[in-house]
Order: sequence, then C-alpha cells, then structure tokens
Amino acid sequence: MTKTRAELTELEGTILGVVRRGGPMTAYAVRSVFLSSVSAEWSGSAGAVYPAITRLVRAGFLKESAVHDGRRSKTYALTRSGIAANDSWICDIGRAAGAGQDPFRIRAALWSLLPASRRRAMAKALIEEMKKRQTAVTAGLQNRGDPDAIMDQLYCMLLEQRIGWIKEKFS
Amino acid sequence: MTKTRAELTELEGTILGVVRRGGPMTAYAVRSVFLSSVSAEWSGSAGAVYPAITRLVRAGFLKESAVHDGRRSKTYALTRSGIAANDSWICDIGRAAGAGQDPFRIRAALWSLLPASRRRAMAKALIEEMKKRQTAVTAGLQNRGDPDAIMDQLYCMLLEQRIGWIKEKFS
DNA sequence: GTGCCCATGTAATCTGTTACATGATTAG
DNA sequence: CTAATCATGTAACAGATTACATGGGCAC
Repeated sequence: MTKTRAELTELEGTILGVVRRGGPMTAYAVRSVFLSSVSAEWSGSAGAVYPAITRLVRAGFLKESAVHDGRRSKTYALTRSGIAANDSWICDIGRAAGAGQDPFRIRAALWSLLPASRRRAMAKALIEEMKKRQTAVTAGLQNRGDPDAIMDQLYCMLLEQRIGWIKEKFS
Repeated sequence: MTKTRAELTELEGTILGVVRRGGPMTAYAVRSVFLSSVSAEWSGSAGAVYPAITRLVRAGFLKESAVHDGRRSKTYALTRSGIAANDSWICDIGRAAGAGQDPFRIRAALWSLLPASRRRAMAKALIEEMKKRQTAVTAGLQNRGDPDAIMDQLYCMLLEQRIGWIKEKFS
C-alpha cells in the first residue's frame, strides 16, 4: 500500500499540464516555463519543481522518457495514469470556479479606506502597471509558438476588465 | 534589533484589513469571516490565523483592545503603524496587478486537450457552479451590512466574464 | 445537565521559497 | 580557455493545512 494523496496540488497539476502540452521535457525546461511566464505566478524555484516531479514520478504520473538530448538531462513524459490524473485535475469544477487568493480583489475591498489623493495616485500607478503587463503579454503572444496562449489571453481580459473598473470607480 | 520581515504575507495583510474594517474584534471573529466568505479563499484554520495574529502583535501592528465582551476573549485593534503597514500593503502595485495562482486560468489553458464531449460536459457543469456562486454571493450582498461587498462584487464580475468566455469558446 | 457554539491554542505534516552547491556543455 | 547557460539537486526556513486538545458560557 503506497500512501497516496487524494488530490494534486496546483503546482503538481500545472507541471503535468506543462509537460503534457510541451512534449517530453526536462525539469529544467519546466522551470523555464514558470520563470519566463508573465501570468503563471510561480517562482519556478528548483526547491519546488524537482521535489514535485519526484513525487509525480513516484505516484506513477510521470516517467523518464526515452527521448534524450545528448546532455546528462533526464526527460519526462506523462504516463497513461498521468493523463487521467491531469484530466480530472483540469476538470475540478470546485477549484475552477474559484479565483484563488486574488491579490487584486483583496486589496480593492480596502481602497475606500485611503485618503482620496492617495487613492487616485494608486489607481493611476496601478493602471500604468497593468497596461505595461498587457503589452508584455501581447508581445509574448506574437513571438512564441505559444504554450501559454490561453492563460495569457485570459490574463489580458482580466486586466482589461479591471482597468475599466478602476477608471470607473477611482477617477 | 527585532528581526522584522520586509513585507506582510497575503494572509497577514488581509487580517489587518478585516480588523481595520470590522472594528476591534477577536481572532475567532476573523476566522469566521474567512470561514463564511464565498470569495476569500482561506481555510480560516486556527493554525494559520492565531500564529499570524501573534506575529502582527509582535510586529506592533495589532494591539489588544480595551473592548471586551464578557467572555474570555481577547479583542484586537490596529495600531497607528498597523494602519500605515496596511496602507502600503493595499497599495502594493506589483502584487495588485497580478492575478495570483488563478485556478481557472491555469486549467482553461489545458481544456483544449480534452475530448470534445468531456469538454462540453465540463463547461456545462462549470457554468452551473459559477452561477450558483453568483447567486450565493448576491444573496449575501443583500443580507449583510457587508464588509465583503467590494470583494464579492468583483468576484461576481469575474464570474460573469468567465461564463461568457466559456459559452463563447465551448458551446 | 447536556449539547452546542464561542474561543484559544498546539502538534504533525506538507509544500513552497531563498540560497547554496555542484558539475557538464557550448559559444565566443 | 573561459564565461554563460544547461542541468540537477539539497538545506534551512517560513507559512498554511488538518487534526487534536481544552475549556467557558448559554439555551433547552
């Protein structure tokens, strides 16, 4: 009886998704996706990714793939049960309907407490930052053969809606 | 020299915000806010809230308030520096512009991998769940003198946008 | 008086972060 | 050859979760 956790963490599920979409790849490549992504908010730290992959291998969801690149790298791919596990993870309605610990919403609820001048300054700076990120994401969408396309598109929509909301409320 | 962390965690900042808006209150009352909130996604676990409040007291951001309720409860309120700390936390542009580890976006990026029938079933169930949450949040907005109003409103907007997006993409 | 909610806390565990350590391979 | 990048990992630490432990006050 191997002790098995009931559900994948968000990081584990995301790693499976990245490998599934990106084809057989190394742990390092998975990290790079996180490190370079504008909208996937993980540090991509080795201390998280390597242990997570170890867990996924032990659980039988990832296996070392035959594909190698001449380096000393290990390349991973999803197993059958890895695909099944990822399927039910992406179909987890309860989690998909939530917004996580959204740092924008949590703050927005408190902005009314600020003095008007500071609130206006904050709104202006925030809109600028959001537009900058939209630009960065849009540029990324054009340059790449893009695995992150949908996530980035949704992030852009989110930013668009929020910029509108801030303008309406704090201007 | 007391060792002081540079920035508040999301939980710490949120606790300060809850106490600031809700007036002097007990740790238990803070937990109840998290436990009952549809849109603030924390477990409200004692093991997170009590230690966090202890840290905030030690940092000088919360103090035991004079207000008591006849029980053995301790009631907390923000200090001057607690208000200042919360102000700069809610004005943290870098974090406010992000969307956190949004469980919807991460999954949406992978739904194209599902067989069409399963995808349609998932889309239908998800829309239902989202509508249910909208109803719950809307009901809450009417019943209460509401501290969570803005956060819940933004959650509703988010759900509205996503329901539209799912319908457009997966129907 | 007994069950339920108020109220506070701790212990074990898990996951993720930062920072460090190491070495292979390739581009200039 | 040497610097940058590829590549893998560990150690110390922080923060959150679940589950447990405890006890006071109130309603029936």
